[in-house]
Amino acid sequence: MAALQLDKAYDPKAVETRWSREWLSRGYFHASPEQPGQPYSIVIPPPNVTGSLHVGHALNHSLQDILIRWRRMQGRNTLWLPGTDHAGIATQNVVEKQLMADGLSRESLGRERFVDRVWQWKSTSGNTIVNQQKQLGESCDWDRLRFTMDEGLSKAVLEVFVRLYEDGLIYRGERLINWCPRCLTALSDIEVEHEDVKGKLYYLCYPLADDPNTSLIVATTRPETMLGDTAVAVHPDDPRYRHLIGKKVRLPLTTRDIPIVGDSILVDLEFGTGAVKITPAHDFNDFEAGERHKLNRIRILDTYAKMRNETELGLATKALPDIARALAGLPTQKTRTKIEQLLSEHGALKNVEDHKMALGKCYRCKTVVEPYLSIQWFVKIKPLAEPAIEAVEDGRIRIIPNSWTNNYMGWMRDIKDWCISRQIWWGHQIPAWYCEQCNGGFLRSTHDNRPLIDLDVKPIVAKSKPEKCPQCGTIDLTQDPDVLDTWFSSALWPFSTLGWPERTPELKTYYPTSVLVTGLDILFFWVARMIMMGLKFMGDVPFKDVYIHALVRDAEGQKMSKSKGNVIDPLHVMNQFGTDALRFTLASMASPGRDIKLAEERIEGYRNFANKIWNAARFALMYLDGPRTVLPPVQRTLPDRWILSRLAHTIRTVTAELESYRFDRAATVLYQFIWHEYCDWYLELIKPVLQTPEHPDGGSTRHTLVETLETTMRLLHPFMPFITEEIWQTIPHHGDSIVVQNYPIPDQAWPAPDAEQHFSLLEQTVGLVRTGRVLLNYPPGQQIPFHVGHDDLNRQNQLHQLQRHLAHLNRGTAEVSPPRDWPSERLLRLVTEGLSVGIAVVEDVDLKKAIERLTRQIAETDKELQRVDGKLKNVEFVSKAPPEVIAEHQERVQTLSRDCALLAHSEQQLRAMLAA
RNA sequence: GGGCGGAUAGCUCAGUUGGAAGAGCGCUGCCCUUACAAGGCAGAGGUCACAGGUUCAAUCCCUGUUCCGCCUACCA
Repeated sequence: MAALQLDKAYDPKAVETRWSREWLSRGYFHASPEQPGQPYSIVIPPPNVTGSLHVGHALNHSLQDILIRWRRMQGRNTLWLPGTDHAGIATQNVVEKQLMADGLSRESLGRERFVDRVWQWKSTSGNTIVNQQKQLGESCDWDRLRFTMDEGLSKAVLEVFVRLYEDGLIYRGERLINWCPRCLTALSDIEVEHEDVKGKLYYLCYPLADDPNTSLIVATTRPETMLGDTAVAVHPDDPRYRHLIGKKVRLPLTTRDIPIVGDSILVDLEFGTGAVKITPAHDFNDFEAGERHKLNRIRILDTYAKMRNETELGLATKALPDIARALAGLPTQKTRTKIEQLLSEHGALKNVEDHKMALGKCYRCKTVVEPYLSIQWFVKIKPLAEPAIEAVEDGRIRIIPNSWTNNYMGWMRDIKDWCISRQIWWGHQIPAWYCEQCNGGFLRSTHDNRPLIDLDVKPIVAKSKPEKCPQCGTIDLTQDPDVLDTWFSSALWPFSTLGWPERTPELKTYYPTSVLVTGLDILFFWVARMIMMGLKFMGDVPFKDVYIHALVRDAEGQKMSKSKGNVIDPLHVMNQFGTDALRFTLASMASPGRDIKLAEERIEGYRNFANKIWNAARFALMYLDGPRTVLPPVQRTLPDRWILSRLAHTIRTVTAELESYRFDRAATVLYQFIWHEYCDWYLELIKPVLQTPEHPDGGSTRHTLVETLETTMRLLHPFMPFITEEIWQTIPHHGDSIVVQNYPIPDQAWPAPDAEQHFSLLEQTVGLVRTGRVLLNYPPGQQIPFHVGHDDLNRQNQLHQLQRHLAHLNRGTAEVSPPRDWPSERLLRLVTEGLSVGIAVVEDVDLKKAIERLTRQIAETDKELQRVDGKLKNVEFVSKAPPEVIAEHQERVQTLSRDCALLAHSEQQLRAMLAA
């Protein structure tokens, strides 16, 4: 028997392993430009090559897979292009940690060997995430797996760099940049995370040079940088200080006098004392103020953000000898404490207050970043940003949900030049060379021996190393030691992965891609830059839609992190509850604009859903022996017509929701349909037919059963690929795999409003009888006689037609007759909206519950009646509300009052019985 | 400081041409009824954050307030 083919409970593991292998071996996911169908393409946001799948990936990838599987079934020429990112700083940090465990360092290895070591690590751990993705059922074209440091992609990077340089959009400059003193590299502005912290505001006394008894009080949050001060600013309109502009103050702890300048940009009259110290080498605002007033920049910190050595410090700042000695080599926090003490001893510390401030931290290692003066490479971004703004403005790119468009616009309009050089080793080395010969030799950095190349040294920018210096002809050229920001290569991802700069058929077919699915956190890092680069180098947007999904948090709404120990491991839950359950959970929770608080119970709930589906299929298989005959829908039974109508509705809704990226609503609709319509009602309704041998409706019912189940499996497949494939293969079907079947479209003959209306009467009636059964404490298995009737003659007739279904679903015998003809004795009557049911009351039944229920319902009905009637008595309402609303209210009053009367009558009878 | 989002059942969340408040989980009661106890049936549980306004009518539109998130920012 067919039924024996399926176990009683669904066991996902075996099924998933089998199908994920099978799909791959059959090449269903392989894309080719020659394939028919309108192209539909997605490039995956490349995860870190050495990473492993976390629940954020699971969400991101599940949504993309739903879209891809759906479009594939719709007959589109689909490509889902997978890949991984070299993740410069992050990966380098990981490998450095490994080295440290072995007592090594990257410096001790040297650049070449270190980079080899990273490649080695990539080759051992690089497949982890890819294998996990396959386990999740991701239908990527794995033959096209790309890596940002592949030969082809690296070629694209060089091409882009050189062209941007030639267009004057890449330049080298000396600027204050964000520096991570732990990673020892520059960061771009957005690689700095801001965190609010409780800091202190220090009030320092700077005595006037020509009048030491008078002091200017400056307020600062960073007293430890005071040795680097080169001026004090006041507001030019400030009557308190106006007269001091042009004079000098003696910088405490030093022998240096610094000028008082007037600066209306830097100084806020309201804040602090209205006087600000200016430290151009260690603060972004001060840097700009320094430019305005042509001030010196005195660097007091080294690359580790420690105070420089005694000699340097003394020379640069003219600090008193014992001061320089006391501070040399101290890290920031210790410097602050120490300098607070020293200032205090010198009578230069006026006051300290608590103060809330924002602290910048490295997004990779959370170390406090320092503004740091250095020579870096930058992308001049405005000329690239403008077309990228237009593309969103004029709708060539749609951001979904739309609410993020403003964020994007705001950021793009206010964008600053992008610092793209990183002082690390893992990444695309900058294709710029310098002639040491022409420039009189380069100094080398102490910690990693990198050449220090002054700003006036002219770089030779080319895709490959120039054979010789065009000036002096030497072949001994030095390549810029820096590598490019990881996000530089990511920015090219939508076209570099398709073969650019070659003009490949893939580019022609699949670019622009259809949609980019990503989290909000990389909107600026990645999405904005892809748009800029796509427009610049492809002359077209990289994608038409950007769908931004939520962040996955834990059940308490906390961000998941290893240190908090609240991480939900997708592989663990896939193992525990099944991959389909996880995928469905994530889809169902992907509401726009709200973060996902993921709890395991939720996943368990959808595991149960999978089991429900499994058992529905078992049920179907159990009763499928026998002929199946195809009748036009109108000739089929009420349950068949009803379920087809509901199925048509579900197909329409799911498709529409997917079109608008409402995965949550699509999932809910599927869940409701399958569980509460298909299983709860349809399968129950057809049991009598299936269980009666030679039933006249048997053939058609069996056909409808298969037809609806098979269609439902296809409809659900993008969400739950494994279980649907397994079931689909087991039930009658045509074709090799559900993966390549057509996505359902509703048959025009399916919608049947009359059947739906008929059914809702059935549902209402069954509900009422069941309520009565519970009120009278009749066990579910006990057969009971009951009456049903309706005020409305039409409905009364429909009840007649429903008699068999009513009897079956209520486990009893149904007598359909007008309520007034029913016996008045020993009968519990329940009434709602004109529908009455009556259930015989046997001798020893406790009537209290039933009476309570009636009393309560009467009260509720009466309250509602008063409310609606009140509205109708309101002259304004009657004169101003639309007629159909008024008619509805009037009808409702009638129904409610009739119900009320009948209920009251029933209550009376029961009370009489109780008394007797 | 600016901007955005949220506040609906015990919990997590849906809910648009304004016109009788929904789901899942949890809870209560009765049932191992031959697809499924990972289940069935029935139920309890909401002045839709607060205060105003518009309207015949507001969870929904407008204004303000409070609380919570996020993004962003140079207030030392």
